[in-house]
Amino acid sequence: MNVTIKKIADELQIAVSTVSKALRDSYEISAETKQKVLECAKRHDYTPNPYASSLKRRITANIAVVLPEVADSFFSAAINGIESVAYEKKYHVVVYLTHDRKDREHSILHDLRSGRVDGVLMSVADGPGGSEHINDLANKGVPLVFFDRIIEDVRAAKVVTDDYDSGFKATEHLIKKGSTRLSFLSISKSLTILDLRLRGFLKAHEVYGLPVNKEMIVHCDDNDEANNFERVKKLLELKDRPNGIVGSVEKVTTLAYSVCRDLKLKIPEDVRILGFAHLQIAALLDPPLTTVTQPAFEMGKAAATILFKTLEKKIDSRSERLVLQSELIERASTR
Amino acid sequence: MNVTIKKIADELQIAVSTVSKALRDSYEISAETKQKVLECAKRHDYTPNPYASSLKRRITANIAVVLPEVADSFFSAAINGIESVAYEKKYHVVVYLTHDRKDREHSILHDLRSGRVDGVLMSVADGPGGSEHINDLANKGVPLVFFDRIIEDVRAAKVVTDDYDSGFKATEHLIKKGSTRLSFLSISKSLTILDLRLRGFLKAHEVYGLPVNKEMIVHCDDNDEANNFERVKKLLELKDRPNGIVGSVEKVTTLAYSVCRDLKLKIPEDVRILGFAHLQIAALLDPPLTTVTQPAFEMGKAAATILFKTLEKKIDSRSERLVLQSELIERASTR
DNA sequence: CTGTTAGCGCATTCAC
DNA sequence: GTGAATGCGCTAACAG
Repeated sequence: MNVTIKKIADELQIAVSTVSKALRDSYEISAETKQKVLECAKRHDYTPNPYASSLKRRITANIAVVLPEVADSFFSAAINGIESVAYEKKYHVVVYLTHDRKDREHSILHDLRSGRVDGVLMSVADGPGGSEHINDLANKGVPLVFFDRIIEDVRAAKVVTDDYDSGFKATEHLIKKGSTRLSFLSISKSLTILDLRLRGFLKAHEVYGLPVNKEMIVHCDDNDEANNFERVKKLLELKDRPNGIVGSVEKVTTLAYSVCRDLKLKIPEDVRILGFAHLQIAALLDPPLTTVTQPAFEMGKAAATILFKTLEKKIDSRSERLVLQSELIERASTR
Repeated sequence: MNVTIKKIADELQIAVSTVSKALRDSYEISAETKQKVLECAKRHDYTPNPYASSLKRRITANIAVVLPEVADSFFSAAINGIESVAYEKKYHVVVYLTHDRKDREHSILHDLRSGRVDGVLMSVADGPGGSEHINDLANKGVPLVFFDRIIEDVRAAKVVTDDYDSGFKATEHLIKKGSTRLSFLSISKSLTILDLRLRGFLKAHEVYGLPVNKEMIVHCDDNDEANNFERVKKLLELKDRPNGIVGSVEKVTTLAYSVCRDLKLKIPEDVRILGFAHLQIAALLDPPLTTVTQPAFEMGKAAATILFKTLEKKIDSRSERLVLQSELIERASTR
């Protein structure tokens, strides 16, 4: 049995409310009483039950982070950013993984309606289906902030990067480097961020007067990685295979790299790859990979900050939208 | 205001206890009453308050995972494993990051004494200092399971890999490949797993009659990565620089790779690298890296499973110890 | 300054 | 089969 506020009150022959106030350092308690209470609490290693207080104060000090996965370095860094501000605020971070499955996302959000957490940060799962489960959450009054993988139609705060622009810039960069047949590797037809990046890719073609070959837009959305590998392999075995590849997310960027290895294609002589990826990964590759790097840590931090602003000041942030800049980083070859 | 059990009782003109029982599908409630209650609950989108029930039942359905960081792919995979079993058990995973700082670890564990979670999974932070904070947790009756980075002296369940053996095998492999001057890159003098891997490294020297040069054992334990980089660089600039490197964790393995790039050292001609790392990383490198790969996902899963066994059956698992095998994986060169 | 009282939402006796 | 009462641990009026 754990020691409670009541135990302390009994031992000290005072009222529980006095103990409660003393522990919260209320101004209406005398210094000496506080001393006694504090001493007794320390002696018994008293630890307040957070959920009892939560019941009363209607604050759980928990926030949820709902993610597709955590293998990717983007989401790892985002968790770091989120955790860093949560730690400051003395909040706790409950992590949920959807594995990019809508059914899981549904059941997770369904559960979150209960008041288990004070707010939710999320990056949506890929897949078809509406957003009723998200609206259900909102209807329960649970504040929500999207980051990276957002749903445009849902009225909630959003933290994103300049996906259209970076898709454009990445493509432009390859074109300027001399690539003439460009491929776009995606993982989804339905995710907004990927659609935007693809549009940037297409826009660059338009601006630079390059034709678009639809065969070159490949969706690696198979759960079986081997299939995705084959899909990219087939692309690179075409007679008029691309000499430039835009990897729209880290997974496919590295996938392209692996396939090139497998086919013994020279990078960048045969194929030039430019992709969304974390710098640490890029630094290991040889030849070095030009990357579009998202400020993942900052995005997590920003999203969490907006959430806490909502929580604390009860401000309605549902129409807020923060756009952070991705960076296109080219590394010098060391060969 | 959320709809509670009481609201339903009022609306249906029945007692709250009846509603409570009906919702839990108690045998002592008639089928028709259950129907009515369930219908009404659904209609109002009733969601039970988990913390109210927690107060009564003394179960929070939360477990904590305390980690040094989440950048590394080892811990990402471990979280995946943990989450997968937690999801099955309808438990929630609260993630805490120590950033390898003992003071943070202390404050986190201190907080966890409160009963916020039903159990704790942890991989300890590096650094000097005792383990009173861990014992304090145990004294509060919070079950704890260590994984990977354990503390031998603490009486708690432990899930580890065969660190001594894999340290030996890694070194042996390099020796057999022809490396004669071996370096061991570590990140800590105090972590058990690293000490074991180092001992395996030393043992291999003994077995194969190779001298050990203490200068070759480098600790990259600086918070500033640039300093660690310099440290390894200095090592590789020695006149009798190593021609074989054992990277004891992913971070230093990739670091060694980067430094070799920087110094334009040929791998494996000039220096052969073999390190603990995730396969995905290894697959990207060229020339391919021979790795010791820990079953991170399985470790997380195993640790969580042990924790739940303790939680459910109230079995004392404090002397349990599970040793999983790491794999030494060599990739064929594609050059 | 301190104590009494009344919940927070739910689950569990124990009557009826 | 149902309901009234009690309490989980804590906080917040409101008295005194």
